[in-house]
Amino acid sequence: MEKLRLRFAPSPTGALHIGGVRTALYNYLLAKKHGGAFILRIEDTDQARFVPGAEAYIKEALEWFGLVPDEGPGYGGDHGPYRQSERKEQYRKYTTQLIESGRAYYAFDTPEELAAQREKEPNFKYDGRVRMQMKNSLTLSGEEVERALSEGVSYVIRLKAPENETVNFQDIVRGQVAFDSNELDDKVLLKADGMPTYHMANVVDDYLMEITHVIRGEEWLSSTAHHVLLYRSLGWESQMPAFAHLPLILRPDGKGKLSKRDGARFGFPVFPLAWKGKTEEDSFTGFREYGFLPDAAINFLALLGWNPGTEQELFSLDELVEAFSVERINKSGTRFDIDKAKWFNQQYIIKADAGDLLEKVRPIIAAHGYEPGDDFLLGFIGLMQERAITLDDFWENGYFFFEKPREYDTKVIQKRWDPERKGLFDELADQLDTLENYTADQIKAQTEAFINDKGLKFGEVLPMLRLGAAGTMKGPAIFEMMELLGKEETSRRLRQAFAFFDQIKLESN
RNA sequence: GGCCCGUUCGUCUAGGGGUUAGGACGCCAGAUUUUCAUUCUGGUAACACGGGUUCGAUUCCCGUACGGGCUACCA
Repeated sequence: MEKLRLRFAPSPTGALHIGGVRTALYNYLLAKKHGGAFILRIEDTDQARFVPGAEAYIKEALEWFGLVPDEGPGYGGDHGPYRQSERKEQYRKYTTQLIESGRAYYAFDTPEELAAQREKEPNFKYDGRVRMQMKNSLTLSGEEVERALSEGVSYVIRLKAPENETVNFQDIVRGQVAFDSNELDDKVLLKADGMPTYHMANVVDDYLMEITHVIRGEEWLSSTAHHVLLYRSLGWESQMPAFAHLPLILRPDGKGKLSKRDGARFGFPVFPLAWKGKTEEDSFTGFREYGFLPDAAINFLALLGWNPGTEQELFSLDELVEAFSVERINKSGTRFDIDKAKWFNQQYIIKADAGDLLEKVRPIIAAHGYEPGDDFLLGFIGLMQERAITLDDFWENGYFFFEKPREYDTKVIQKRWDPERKGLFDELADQLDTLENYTADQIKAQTEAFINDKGLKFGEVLPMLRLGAAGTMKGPAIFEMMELLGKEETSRRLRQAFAFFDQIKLESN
């Protein structure tokens, strides 16, 4: 089998949507599974929608996920250039070829005229039924066409869709798909500004770049018939790539495909990284900023529309490469389930080595003004990683490791604090202060001895220590927590807390 | 409207002419942890509908319904 070549071909019109990431992922997986090439191609043929910075964003996002292209702008490769805006001569060359072979024609209808036409006739389609009523090189005399061209009259080049043919192709995901060529419109191939449309550019580039498989979203299924026609008309049918159209990622409520606005609407990210647009409306947070690990996000995305046929759920990128097969991609649309994504992230945080999490957690803590040493941070991560779903949870659920509790769970105080026993608790604090080695084991032994000595119960003492040190009943093992906090800090917190508990209790009486 | 695609628990899905229709997330309950989380155990819950074909259809075929996509000089 010849070497596989797959491309991910986003348009630099803004942040890369999460559905695009999944498309990139599947392309990457199939390429890597067979030792092929994963190519990034920038489809910047729409000058009006071009957004500076979008290409850089796309690359950064792919790299964050570990989906590094083998070829592409800035990545090298001998099939470049990889930006369509830099390949204009190629498209012109082949559209001219199509004109010469009678498969395409010049059209001089202005956008205004077409808009007016659609106004009159909402279902207007520029196709075989109407093309002879329009202003184009099929209806104008050769002389008129020549003159228009030489005078610089604005024109587009359109594909001349054939009559009474069935255009069918094999889709790896959907099997055979067929279209009646009479239903196909005369798509614009080359725009008035000299840029190709997606249809033309994608076919020419896939051919020239020797792409073997096109994996893209289902929104392209309908226009694939045009692409097949183009391959045929250009004489490239034997080199036509295999197609696989992916099911769309749908909104959580199932109403339509997931769009960029849905992130704000449903309260979760739909982009890999944060994007700063021109307006607040056009700015978004990303999976990274939301506290997701890239491997977890990839794992989640991989299973959105594909499954390995086994019951394995957790896959590293390498394992995905190994297990992937296009044949097991699903047909039906898939809703975006943030709860499942969070579960994956939690699993990845739990199974990570504390050391691997160090550099991911450090900036989150630093953002709140704390710069603990590695030992402390490592200890903290070890204690908290089973209690974090996102990276942000390390701070949200464990801030009290860095500063004293901001508040105390007063319900628990009301229920369990007995002012009569304040002296006892102070005495325990005194005893703990005498410990030489302030380790979890020692603290525990000392506390147990104290409890036995005073005839108390664990349930009467431990919750108060926890509350005093952390302010909340939620958290890691109390003695380990105290060890990490250290003798001095713990002691200070406990004494202040016990006094405060008394105060709360008194005020309420 | 037209064309194309789809439809198994709430969600992601496995399966496939004869199964107690399996797993995962979520949810609920219990165990463990004198907290929380983790972990473990159990529970809840599905083949859109109508016709065929067949001894037998959730599975195959045809309709219908519903959902989605496309229908630009956007990708």
